[in-house]
Amino acid sequence: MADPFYITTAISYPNGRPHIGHAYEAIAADAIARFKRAQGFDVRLVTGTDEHGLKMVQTARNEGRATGEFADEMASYFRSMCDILNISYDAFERTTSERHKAASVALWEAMAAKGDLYLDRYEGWYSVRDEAFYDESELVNGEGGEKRSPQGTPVEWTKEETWFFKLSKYQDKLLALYRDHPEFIRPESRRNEVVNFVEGGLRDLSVSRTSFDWGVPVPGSPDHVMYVWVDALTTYMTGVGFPQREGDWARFWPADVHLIGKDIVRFHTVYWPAFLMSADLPLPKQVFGHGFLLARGGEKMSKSAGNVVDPMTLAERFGVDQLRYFLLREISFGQDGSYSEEAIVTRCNAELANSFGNLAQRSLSMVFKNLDGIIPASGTAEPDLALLSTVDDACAALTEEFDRYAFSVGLDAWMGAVFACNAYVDEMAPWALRKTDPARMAEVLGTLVVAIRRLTVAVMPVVPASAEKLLAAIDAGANGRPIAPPTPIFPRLELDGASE
RNA sequence: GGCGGAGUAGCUCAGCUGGUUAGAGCAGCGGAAUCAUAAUCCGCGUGUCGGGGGUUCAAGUCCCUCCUCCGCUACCA
Repeated sequence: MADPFYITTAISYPNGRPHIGHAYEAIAADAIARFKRAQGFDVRLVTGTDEHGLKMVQTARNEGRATGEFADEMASYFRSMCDILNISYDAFERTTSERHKAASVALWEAMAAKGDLYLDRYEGWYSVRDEAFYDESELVNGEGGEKRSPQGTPVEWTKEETWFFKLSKYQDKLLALYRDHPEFIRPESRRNEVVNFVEGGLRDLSVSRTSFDWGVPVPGSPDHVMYVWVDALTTYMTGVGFPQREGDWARFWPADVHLIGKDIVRFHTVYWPAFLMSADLPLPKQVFGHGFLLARGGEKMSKSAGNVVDPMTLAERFGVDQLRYFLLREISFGQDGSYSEEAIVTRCNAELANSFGNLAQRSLSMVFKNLDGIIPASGTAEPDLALLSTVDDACAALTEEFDRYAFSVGLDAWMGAVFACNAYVDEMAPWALRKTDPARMAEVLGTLVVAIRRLTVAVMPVVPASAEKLLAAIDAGANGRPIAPPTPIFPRLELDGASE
């Protein structure tokens, strides 16, 4: 039986429609999932929406909607985004589902059984307007010298009954985890931040709320709902069947990697492992915090700046595979990256259309026109073997780099082989051989088709639909059957000047 | 303030544990070819490797210091 591989995206908070960052993460996770499947792993990819918490209540209220109805609609956009982007998820979990609530309760009860939950009062500066507590250090002085929240709203010293989790108890165990499993947090720079944070001392965590009821009810405390992160993180287990301990959960848990944005690293590398330690459950093997996508010029994308990009629009305009390729190729995974329409057009035209797509097109066209569409055997001359060797090396490099999630580096190696193929075509000049040495021409074309096929298989995780189409076109020529007239696989993109 | 990143060709960036004349892609210039999506191939870069100092036979690559930008420094998610 194949080895299991379990990967998750972060569970998106759907108080707005999905933005390019959500798309980026889903695409990266999907590329990993497809890559691992190609390697023979039995893969589970889980994504979903984290629909509880105050923000959802507030946002729905602002729109005059019932929270549940609003959540249903927003969640549907996220699922639809995954479908459009060709994300091969095995489960789309919503935290509002009944079975997820059961999973959250099971985790809670396990932590309670361990004696790690206790009822106390949370005291702090509370802003009614913001419905949030603030730390003393965050407060600013108002005009009359009175204390105000960072947003300038009034605050008052408030006490709320809340359940606490004994996070402080796990400080040493967490530090031991980071020390003994340095690969638990990636990239390395994130790890340093977390270690630094934990070494600074951990306070117990307030894990229930009584100020609203949109959440998973705390067992035995009907006035309390769980702090959203408790139930949000639980989704990773719900996605493989928890609280059922047999079947998928036994097979796939612990997760091999949680792919998340760098902004929520702490929740995944401090709270989450602590919860699991408390519940005596296995810890995920790795948390990878990727970077953010910035607008051109390195600015953050935000609604107020008016530079928010709708991933659906991009996919529609440039193509799903083009968007996927651009994001994985252009950005060094783990670091922040910038996006612009010029960049996607330039990158996709240069590499997908001109270099790779055109390579396939020119090669298959010659097969179709000069050999009645019959794909010949590849050559065994020195340059032929050298080319295939270059291709194999590049594919091996891609595999190695993808294994460490260095997509841009892997694709760079892959492009190197594409360049080599085009150089080979020009050097061999099969169009000249057609007249002087048709047998040699056939060898050259046969070699090219083999090379192209291998390159296509290698990029499949990144551009699945296009690669599959190209592969089908080539494999139609199996068993001596003729291939159909080839059609360009990656059309050239136009930059629509009017819309910029 | 503390901790951690980053500052390399016009642009985007590679350069791992120090070692031949500092690299790639894009853009630009010149040439070749014409099978192909006017796509391809070949050739062309005297870059203060942020500034300064130091260690070393040898530093973009280690140490010190300074400058600039960024992230983290707990309970909105």
